[in-house]
Amino acid sequence: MEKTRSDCPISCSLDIFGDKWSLLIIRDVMLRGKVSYSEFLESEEKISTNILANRLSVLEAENILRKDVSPANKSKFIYSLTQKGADLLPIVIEIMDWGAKYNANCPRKELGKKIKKNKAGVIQELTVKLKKQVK
Amino acid sequence: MEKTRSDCPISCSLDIFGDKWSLLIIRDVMLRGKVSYSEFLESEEKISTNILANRLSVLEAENILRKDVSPANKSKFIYSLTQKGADLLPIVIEIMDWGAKYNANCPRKELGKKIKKNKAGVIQELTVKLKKQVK
DNA sequence: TTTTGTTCTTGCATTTTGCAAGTGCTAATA
DNA sequence: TATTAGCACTTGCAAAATGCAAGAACAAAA
Repeated sequence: MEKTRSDCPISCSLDIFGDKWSLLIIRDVMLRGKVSYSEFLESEEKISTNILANRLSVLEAENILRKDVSPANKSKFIYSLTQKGADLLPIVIEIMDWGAKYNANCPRKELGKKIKKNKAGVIQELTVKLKKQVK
Repeated sequence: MEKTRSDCPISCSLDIFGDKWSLLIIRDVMLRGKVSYSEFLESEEKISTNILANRLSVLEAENILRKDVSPANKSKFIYSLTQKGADLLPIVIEIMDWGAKYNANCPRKELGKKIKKNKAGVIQELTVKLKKQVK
């Protein structure tokens, strides 16, 4: 049984992904097409192996990520977003937009510029794309 | 000098508020009209005093919150949102909406229902309201 | 002068994180 | 078949962050 701090939806959400790593894993799946443990490890922020294993298990337990054996390679696992995970998209986009707006050292790249121009359009587009991937 | 993990805007944002408490303080200022240390302490999640003091100093240092002496009581401080802090509104609203959608034990109250009906309208409305409070 | 209110600070135990090394399993290679 | 490589972790330990209780510093009120 997990303990929530309160019944506030913000607090409950932060109980799940309120840390420095969970949303980076979600970002990797959602925006960078990463699907496996070893791919997550390669990201520039350099998450350590034990934290990654722990976060993946939490996200899976929370039904945000889904874990399947790779059809191509039986010793490999493939992580994908559930609908609940895909619904984190607006949060991720808003955080990206805020971060790019207020950090001089976070240059907007393609997606960042697109968000600045037409945030709602980007969210709409990616929502459709992610929906197709949800199993 | 603070160290960022990467130049990804999501990562940079999480370096600042990626924890279980910072956004709850922002919520209290943004949506509940709380302005002082003692008011933040009263919230149902029961933040401890040292963590609260630490987070307030970080949020102030990051220019998300502003700290002023209360005009009414010189021994009291008043925290308020800067424009940078007010711009966290969409993130807070999206987190609230996701949390309410996926947690049976997080009943939508007035604001939650309003968000479900017309999220963009709520954000627009509150943006205007917060802008008036920003100093 | 004493009490109350407000905002912290300090000390200490517990928990979480970060780092390096090692383990177990599968698949590919010699 | 034996060996090597890839993948997904687990373990151990030091360091950092958190949680809890107590106390301190200052202003205002009684």
